[in-house]
Amino acid sequence: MKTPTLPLFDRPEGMTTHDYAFARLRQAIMVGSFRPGTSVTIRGLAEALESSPTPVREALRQLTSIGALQVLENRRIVVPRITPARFEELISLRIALESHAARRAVAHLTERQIERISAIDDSIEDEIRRGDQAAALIANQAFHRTIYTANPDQIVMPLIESVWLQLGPILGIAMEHVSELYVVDRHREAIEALRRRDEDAVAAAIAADIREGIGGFDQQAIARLLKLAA
Amino acid sequence: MKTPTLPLFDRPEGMTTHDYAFARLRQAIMVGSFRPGTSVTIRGLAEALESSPTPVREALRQLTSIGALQVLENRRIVVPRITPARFEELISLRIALESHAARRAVAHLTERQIERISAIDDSIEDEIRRGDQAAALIANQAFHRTIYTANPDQIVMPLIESVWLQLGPILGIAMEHVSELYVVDRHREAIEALRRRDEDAVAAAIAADIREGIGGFDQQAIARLLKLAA
DNA sequence: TTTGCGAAAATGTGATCACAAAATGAGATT
DNA sequence: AATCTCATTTTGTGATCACATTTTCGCAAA
Repeated sequence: MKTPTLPLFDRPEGMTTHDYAFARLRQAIMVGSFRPGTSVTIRGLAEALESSPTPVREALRQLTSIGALQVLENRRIVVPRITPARFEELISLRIALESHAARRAVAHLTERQIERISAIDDSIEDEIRRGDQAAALIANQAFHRTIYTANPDQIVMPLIESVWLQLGPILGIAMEHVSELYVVDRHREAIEALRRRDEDAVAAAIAADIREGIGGFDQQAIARLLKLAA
Repeated sequence: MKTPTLPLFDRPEGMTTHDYAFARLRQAIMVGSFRPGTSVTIRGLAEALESSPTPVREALRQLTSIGALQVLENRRIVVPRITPARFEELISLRIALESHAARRAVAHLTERQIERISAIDDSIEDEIRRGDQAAALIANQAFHRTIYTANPDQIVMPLIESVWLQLGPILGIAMEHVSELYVVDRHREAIEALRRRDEDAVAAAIAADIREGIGGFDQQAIARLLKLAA
């Protein structure tokens, strides 16, 4: 199993080699470019990124500590495999974390910010209509992130992104086998609830959005997808 | 500000230098050995750990990616400072995460495991009587961890420990200025609820335990502690 | 005493190398 | 054809070094 190709990623000036490697790998995993079970090697990535083992190893270490990658007993590094039980854990954890994050953001959101969130939701539907699943996925993440980060003291976002990263690989598989992945109806519901400053309704809409989106796959569907990926 | 001394830590045979550095630093931060604002240097720690910069830098990178340390603009690495608002975020996040983790563990706990948890609770009170705050803290963490990890598919524990790590530094300050830190009454309540397999009661007991324990400090108390630490 | 300046020291970064362990693959044996 | 053996290659690990930047500190000027 060889090192997969990495999506393009502009390197901002002044960014360290390590940060660049980390950001690029993270992005690749987040959008499902890596399949579960794929093994990544330090030298392989160093070559792909035109750098040396040192910064790449640091990036891999960071990715493993946030659950995006997994170190085997052999010390080899692989993209974690997902079981139906693990998938269910990830979905329920997403709901717990994001309901909480949404609640604690409600009070901080300005009308202006809510408008921006509504615009992001429109762009999601645009991307879906255009058939660009990856772009729709990125926009969907932006929708959620923009809500949660409205809380200036928020510290939950890194944890949420950790869960997103762990869902990335199966998301990539799903994108290959399912034509429509998102049900965005709940987004408008969430936006309306934000306007009303109704914490309970916001949390409920977010939970439903997750449950009916990627979380909507039942155990059998997941098992089928996982079999396809094997 | 110089590198603080590290608590003792046995190095298991076969453990890599990097893992050792990571484990030791993590433990130190978790039990509050480092004060907020303390800066740590790669070479300083490499010397303290009798190794070289490479594995230490990797350990520091990992610790920053789980929120235990913070990289400044200067690229210097420091123990994050805590504000009252951030403290409140951490406590409410602990409650959200641990209530969720406890709920999802209830169905998996055997009578035998519940007995072991009860024994851990006894040991907490022993350590408190003995006046060993650090040992009581470790035992308290073991109490919580043992419950949550009863769920074999659980993936929430790393996130919970991330929050514990972020609370570590203020915990160290609190231990210096407060004689009694824990109210363990809620532990027995949680154990009883576990025996009854009552998810709601377990979650409520855990939430109350956190709220009345370290979470019991109100904003003014925290502000006072932070002033003392400055 | 305070402020400004410049040399020295400290620090983060990343490439390279040597070493040990693991994986791979070719050829011989059953 | 399947399995075992051993040499080769690949891989992770960690120490070291050079470079650029930042910080520190002593000393002179205001």
